[in-house]
Amino acid sequence: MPTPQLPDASISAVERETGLSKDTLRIWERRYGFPLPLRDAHGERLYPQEQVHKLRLISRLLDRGLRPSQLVAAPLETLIARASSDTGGATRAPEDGELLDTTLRLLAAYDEAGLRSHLSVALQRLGLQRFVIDFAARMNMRVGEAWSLGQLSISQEHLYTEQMQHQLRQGIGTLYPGARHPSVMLTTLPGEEHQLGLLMAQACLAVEGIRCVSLGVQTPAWEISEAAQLQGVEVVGLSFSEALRQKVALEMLKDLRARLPEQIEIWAGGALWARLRRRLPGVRFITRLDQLPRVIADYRAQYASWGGHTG
Amino acid sequence: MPTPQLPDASISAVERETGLSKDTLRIWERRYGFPLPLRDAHGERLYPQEQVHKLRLISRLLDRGLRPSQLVAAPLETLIARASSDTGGATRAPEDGELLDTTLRLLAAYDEAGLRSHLSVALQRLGLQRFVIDFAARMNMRVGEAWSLGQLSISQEHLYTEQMQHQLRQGIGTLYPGARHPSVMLTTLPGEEHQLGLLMAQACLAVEGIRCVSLGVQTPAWEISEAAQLQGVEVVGLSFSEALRQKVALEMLKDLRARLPEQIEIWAGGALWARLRRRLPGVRFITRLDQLPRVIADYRAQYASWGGHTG
DNA sequence: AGACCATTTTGTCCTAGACAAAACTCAGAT
DNA sequence: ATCTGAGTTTTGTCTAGGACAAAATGGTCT
Repeated sequence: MPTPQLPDASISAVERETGLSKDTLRIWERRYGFPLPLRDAHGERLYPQEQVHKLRLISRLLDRGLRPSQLVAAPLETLIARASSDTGGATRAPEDGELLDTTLRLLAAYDEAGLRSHLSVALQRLGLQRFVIDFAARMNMRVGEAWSLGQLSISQEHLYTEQMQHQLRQGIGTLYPGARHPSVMLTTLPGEEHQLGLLMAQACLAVEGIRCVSLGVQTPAWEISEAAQLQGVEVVGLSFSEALRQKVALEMLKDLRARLPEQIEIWAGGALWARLRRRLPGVRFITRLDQLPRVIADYRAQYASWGGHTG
Repeated sequence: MPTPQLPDASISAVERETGLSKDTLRIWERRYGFPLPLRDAHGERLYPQEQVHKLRLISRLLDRGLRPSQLVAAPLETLIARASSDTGGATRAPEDGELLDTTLRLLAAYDEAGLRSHLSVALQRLGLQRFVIDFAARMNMRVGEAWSLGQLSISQEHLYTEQMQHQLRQGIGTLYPGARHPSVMLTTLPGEEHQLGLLMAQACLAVEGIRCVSLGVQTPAWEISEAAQLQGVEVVGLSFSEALRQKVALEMLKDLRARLPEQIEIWAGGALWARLRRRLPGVRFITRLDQLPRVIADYRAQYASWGGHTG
């Protein structure tokens, strides 16, 4: 792929793209000698794309639990080796690899029409629930991986997101709206831009007969709290991709927990929680979507045993 | 509202809640003497909720165009006065249909089910084109206005966006995909997060028999250029809300124009261009969606020799 | 194994100075 | 009367290195 001349990035641009704070970027430079950005006429840092790319890779590996001292100073090849070795072991599921591979191939070819038809067929064949849990969830990981390894461009990832979003909304929209318990308000916290996780959750809830109030992405904690209480929902559902730092996310969750009355549950979903160490009291963590039916069943059982409203 | 006793907030918590950067918070303290947080045992800032609240108010007023020097040092009462006094200014003419008012009322009541059904009925009654041009476009303005006047909360605005997005995607999805000229790639530039404008444009193109490749929001210029050329599209369509500064937007457009081959047209749409001074050569500005059919007709007339259809 | 303490590691916070981009002001020109 | 451009103020972000607490690791002793 002929990458054109990309402009060097400012420190805030790098912060945005990698999720590493300015402070962190500066102190890595001081401590490990990487990244070592150029400087503009006024002494401000300018990061070449090459360094940004490596930082992105490091950031991803950090989320898997590796430590900076072993990553930041390491040469690029080592990182790539680590990245692919780690993923290769975990996600080997050859049986339905064909759907995934085809999608990736269409994406690589920018075949928008083919992609749309392919996804639509997959949705019809699998049904909404399996489409989300068996297909979309894995596909997201594949696409994210391919992107971080430079095999897919940003625009191709966008194309995928857009098409998948379309399919999911179609799927959700054609269901007759249910009204079963619990009533759920769905959104993401500030800094979490990914809509796809949200829509996938919404779909899983919909097939359980739950019609949830979705606020889209990036709703501040105090707004969530206020809206949830005004609406009188029973559960606040939040989606987290791996874009957010776990620590930051936990802090925001703690804050939200403090603002919400106890009887409103918080369900925190997303791949971010896969390697969670200490759970947070009063928050239910859902690392994979296929756990959702169980969580719902639990809630209903609890609700039924009370024989009334839990307030 | 019974806000429980929230602990004093750290500087990063305040950054999250108000959207004001740590640097900004510190320099306001230095320059204006507000906020003046407490300090913990180790000298780190601790902001009482009262100050956080005032900062939130200031942040809101800033978005309306007021300047920090007149806000940050001012006492709370002045701010509240300003916040409410500004609201009286722009009242709506009553000719704006009943549809708009009903929507706003449902939104204010957080009536998600009612809203969904209301929008769905409106879509069926008006048809996709009129739904977009006559209804959605005005509704967006009304909602934006109501929000900036403090009549709607962020979460209510999110609810609106989410529902409208759903309806638009439903509308687009049920159309049989056309393949008429020109072929269009649709996206927004970095910093422009609003999907709604994009979807409205997509809908308008769809009813003209154009199936466009949408990349969603925030695609960098170099990526747009690369993707457009690989795809071989004839037009790149970009949507701009008023969230972006016109100057920044123009710069990015100029950059994109330089990267794209001449024969690929750029159509720049959105309310941002209503007050445009100097147009940019090689870029077509579309201030309102109802101009789109005309622009398409022009394009087709110009390239009539190619015939109306492909495939 | 499990519990405890010491030692790295690591990110965030601190102060304070500098400067460019944006916003505003006002005189002069069309 | 409205636009234009130059000067001034305002404003946010960047810079630097120092400091420290929370987290992770390693080692020792039950």
